Amino acid sequence: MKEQLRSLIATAVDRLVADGTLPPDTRVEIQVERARDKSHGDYAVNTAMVLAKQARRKPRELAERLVAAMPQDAGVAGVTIAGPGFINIDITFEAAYGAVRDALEQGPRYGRSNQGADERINIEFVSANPTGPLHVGHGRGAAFGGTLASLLTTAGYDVNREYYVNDAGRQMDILATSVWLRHLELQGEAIRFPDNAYRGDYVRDIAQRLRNSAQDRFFHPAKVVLASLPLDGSEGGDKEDYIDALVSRTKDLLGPEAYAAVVSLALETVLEDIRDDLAAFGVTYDQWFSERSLTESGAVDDALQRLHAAGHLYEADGATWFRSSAFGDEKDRVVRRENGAVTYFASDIAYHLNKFERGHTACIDVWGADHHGYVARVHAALKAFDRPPEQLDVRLVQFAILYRGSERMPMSTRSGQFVTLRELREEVGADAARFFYVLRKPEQHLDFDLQLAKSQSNDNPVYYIQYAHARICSVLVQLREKGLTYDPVNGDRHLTLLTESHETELVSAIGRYPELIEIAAAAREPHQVAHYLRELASHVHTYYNAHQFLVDERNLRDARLNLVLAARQVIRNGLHLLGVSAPEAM
RNA sequence: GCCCUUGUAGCUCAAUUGGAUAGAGCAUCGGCCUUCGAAGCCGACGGUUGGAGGUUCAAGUCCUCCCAAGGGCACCA
Repeated sequence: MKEQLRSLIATAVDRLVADGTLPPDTRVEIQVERARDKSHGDYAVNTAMVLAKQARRKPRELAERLVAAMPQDAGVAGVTIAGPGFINIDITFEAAYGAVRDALEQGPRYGRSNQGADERINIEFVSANPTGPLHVGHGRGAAFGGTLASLLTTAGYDVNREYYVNDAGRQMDILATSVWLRHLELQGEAIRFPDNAYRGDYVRDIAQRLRNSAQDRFFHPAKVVLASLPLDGSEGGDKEDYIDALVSRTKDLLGPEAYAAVVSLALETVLEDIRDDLAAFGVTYDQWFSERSLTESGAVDDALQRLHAAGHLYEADGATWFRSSAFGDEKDRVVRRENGAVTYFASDIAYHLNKFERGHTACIDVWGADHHGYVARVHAALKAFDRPPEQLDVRLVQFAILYRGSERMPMSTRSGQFVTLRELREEVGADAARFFYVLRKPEQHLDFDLQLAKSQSNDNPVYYIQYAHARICSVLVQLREKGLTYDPVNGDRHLTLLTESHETELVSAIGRYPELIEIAAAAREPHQVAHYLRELASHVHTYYNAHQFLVDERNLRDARLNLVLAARQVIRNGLHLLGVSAPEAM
């Protein structure tokens, strides 16, 4: 309908250009919007105001001429000019009821479009270091990324969901060392646990698995392990130096093969946990991309080689630097350290290059807000490869700050005190958690009060929407119990009986869904879907309270049932998109 | 010090991406269950959109400055 109206206005503009009212070089993007206020009709067009200046005419006068030049259309019931020069268009009942028909006919496909048909989008999200369970901050990234991916898919984009596994580097070493120390403890060795090691219970669990599989093969006495190490942080030394020394000791004592076995056991265990956790949260991936694979395949060296060939690298202080400041970054960045090892950033350059070389036309990265300083340098790298940086859209998600009542909860993976996503799911349920997360724009700071979420879970908006769905299901049960008939075909023939204001508003809300999907997908804003659903549910509840659906008059009953079943279908589709269930009874 | 994000009703957040009279939920107050589920509905109260300028037909939205909060400024990942 929107497109139809757009073309009507476009024709009117063309005609005014032809008769000289508008200058021959008139260029305008015609915006057709849903009117906010129903007193402004169904759709509003601002073209007259936009063109007023170049036409050198008053907006309202221009609006009148545009309206006069508009072709007749069967779907248009009336056109008025209002305010500073808005053209407000009412569509006919017949045109509006088309939405009900579409929703019922298309079912789960209602709302889909081919808006993104030409795009292949890679969306990378969560990508938490596999050094422990996901916490509630990751949960927000998971809910946002997962929902955005669904939203884009619904709008017809070809989407690849990806998790970047940081399986190389120091954090993995610290995890492996932590596991090994716990493993020695299980064998009766008394070891003061390092300040900077991972202390969560899951480390003990992995150690137990290691003990089960390796028996005593990885044993070394504590005094050998701890011999002549520097002082730890709490002993007056430096905790970073201490843990690094301990990592080296672990590698030396175990040897490369055994060490690799510990690393991979730790990695696999944690990744499996993350995968299960996300799956239970309704978030799945198409691809788990290993950082280590980039170094092993030579992709990192290759990327650096290409930067070198293009003259973007230089040597200084024994390290290799990328001249990122030439591409908008605030300073240059090291890509190869003095000790010869490549940096995380170097891997990331290769990784993003790889994403585009796999044929993606756009990439979305969902990062925690604490990584924002990193955006400029990745964009710089893309520019260095002559990639338009806008092709990489970095979405920063603010951390959720957890409260229990008024008490702020500390969050640190290292200390093991964090609240995990799993715990959150168990407390408030996956449905409520996902909805709660995605209801807010990601760049908003989020105060998440667990006590509130738990104690008031009945007031959570997700129940409001699910209830609307369940209520409609319940009407069908009543229909059978009362022995009444329902004929959808007859209902379709009598949709014009639906003239109550509650009904026309619900019809209009249903018709807005496909438009909403396109708008939300283009803006990459999943929260719009959540807000829309709450509004739709509100229309359903209001209608339910104002009118009886199961009336004696057959034609009206059939028509009303068609309407509410169409609404139910939209609620289902929307909730499914959000990863939230649509129960038939609550 | 520099950079990023944010600042909207008592609280938590929206606002069709520059549109018309800034809207919801919670909280408070008052109504609606003998009728398809009251996890609901109807109504009331609540605002100088952090502050000051500017841009234009139109600013919560864009620009400049100031204030405040959170975060970031590694040869860590």
